[in-house]
Amino acid sequence: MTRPVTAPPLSVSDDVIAPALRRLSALSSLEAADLALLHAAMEVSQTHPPRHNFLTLGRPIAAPLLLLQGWAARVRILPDGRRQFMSFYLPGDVIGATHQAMPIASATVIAMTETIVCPAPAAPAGSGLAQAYAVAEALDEAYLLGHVVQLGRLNAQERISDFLLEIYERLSLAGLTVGGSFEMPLTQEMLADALGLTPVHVNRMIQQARRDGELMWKSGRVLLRDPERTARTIGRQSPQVTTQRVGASG
Amino acid sequence: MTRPVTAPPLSVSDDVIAPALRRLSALSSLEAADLALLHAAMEVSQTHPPRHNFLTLGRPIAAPLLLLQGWAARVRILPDGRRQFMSFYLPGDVIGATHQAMPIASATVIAMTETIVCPAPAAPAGSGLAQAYAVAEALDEAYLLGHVVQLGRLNAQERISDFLLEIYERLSLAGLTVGGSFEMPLTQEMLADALGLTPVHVNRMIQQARRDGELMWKSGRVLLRDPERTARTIGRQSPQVTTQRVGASG
DNA sequence: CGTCCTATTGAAGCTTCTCAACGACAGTGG
DNA sequence: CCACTGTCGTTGAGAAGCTTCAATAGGACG
Repeated sequence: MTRPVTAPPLSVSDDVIAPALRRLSALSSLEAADLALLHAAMEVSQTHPPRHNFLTLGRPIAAPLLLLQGWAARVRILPDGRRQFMSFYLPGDVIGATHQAMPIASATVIAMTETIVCPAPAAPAGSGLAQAYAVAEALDEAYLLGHVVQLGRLNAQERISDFLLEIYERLSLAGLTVGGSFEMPLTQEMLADALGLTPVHVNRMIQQARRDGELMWKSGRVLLRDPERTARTIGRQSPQVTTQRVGASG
Repeated sequence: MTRPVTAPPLSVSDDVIAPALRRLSALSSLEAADLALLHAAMEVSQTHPPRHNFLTLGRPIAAPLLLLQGWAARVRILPDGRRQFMSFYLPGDVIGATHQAMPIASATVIAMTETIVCPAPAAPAGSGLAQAYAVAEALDEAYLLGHVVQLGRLNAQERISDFLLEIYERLSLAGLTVGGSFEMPLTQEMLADALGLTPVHVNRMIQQARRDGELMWKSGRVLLRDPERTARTIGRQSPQVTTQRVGASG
């Protein structure tokens, strides 16, 4: 899996940083200066184990982080132990975006897998990177709205399909899909806590989807047989990614 | 209800603008200049009937509006007619906040009641008003996260209590509660579409809450008997309003 | 007084949950 | 090398929560 690192010695290999770079580039065209900022930031990347807390509800917000590898999630635990994942961060996502107005975190952010993060470099006003951050933040909100609809008005089968389609769509932007398949590091229990279901019911619905020939799911890898047909069936509408430049650009 | 308007002739009465002013002041202390901006903006307020579309999913975002009176909501309609309200806007809330990065609306915003809105005046950087907007936007996200938890992990009874507590809390900031009671213009059907339930079940749960002495609800007005006890029972945690000034303030 | 919308109630059914048990698998220590 | 342990996926049976369909009642309005 490791490839000889060329040119300047990086603290992380090219393989690690590539997905995040692809993802950010997909949101807005990055300039040479942006790439330089990103490469510099990635020099000080850090690895965190699963369950590591990046942010804690009610605690001060740390500097924003750029997720390079692995998954993280916003989570809320109720006093009686019920758990709800509110959104997931995938490679290329920014954790703890610059909500300067709200100095305390509105949610706990936890690593779902082993993760590699680096500081999210401050973007010069009007730069492609600033635009990428802004679009990323807007997309974040759009997916959150989608999650509300999913929980409120989709049944178990539809929620699973919708979730997998969303992940597929987002991982595609980072180039992390291979022939329509992608890595799914979540256990069925985590999935249940994201979809507002029980692990048992998630399991049954997955198996039904398997029997229906809708998907394959084995050892942490998912293959959607016909994403477009599935999306049409459940009436899924993806957030529109807009790369149109707006505001005071250089 | 109408009181003689004093001093400069306004297009709306003081009664109309007071709640929004109270609400914004509660988020950040407004300066004289901010108040002048707001008063000027309110000169051109407009009244819209129920069902009026302020924003339409996928259409360009119009100038941000300040909601003075009435309720609005972000809504998504599925192809088969299922409907989900994702969040509500109450007096003092900003509709279509300045997501410059995403020039197209990520949701449709519709008037739930007759509403009065005015343009949201642009806030000078570092002003109290800018801070109020920013906090409002952060709160908006916090409530949205709360909605996800509500839909994912609360049962019908808890969802209704949680929803009413949230509305009570938010209306309090605008001074729109009287002795623990407040106006609830939503029909049970609308409530069902916000809580991911059917109108019939919402009705049953409300009546159970009535029998349990938890609330009174008659002719569009709700009285919560013991909000704090209810909040404790369902483990509700309110977003923290932070008025702490951050960033480049004048 | 008729119409429409909203609230209310009953009965039956379906989706999802709960409880419980078992199998597959990886890691660990003897 | 093999029990031991823990996690995760799988399955069954019964119960609970919520929905669906249908019908009635109450109010607002023309």
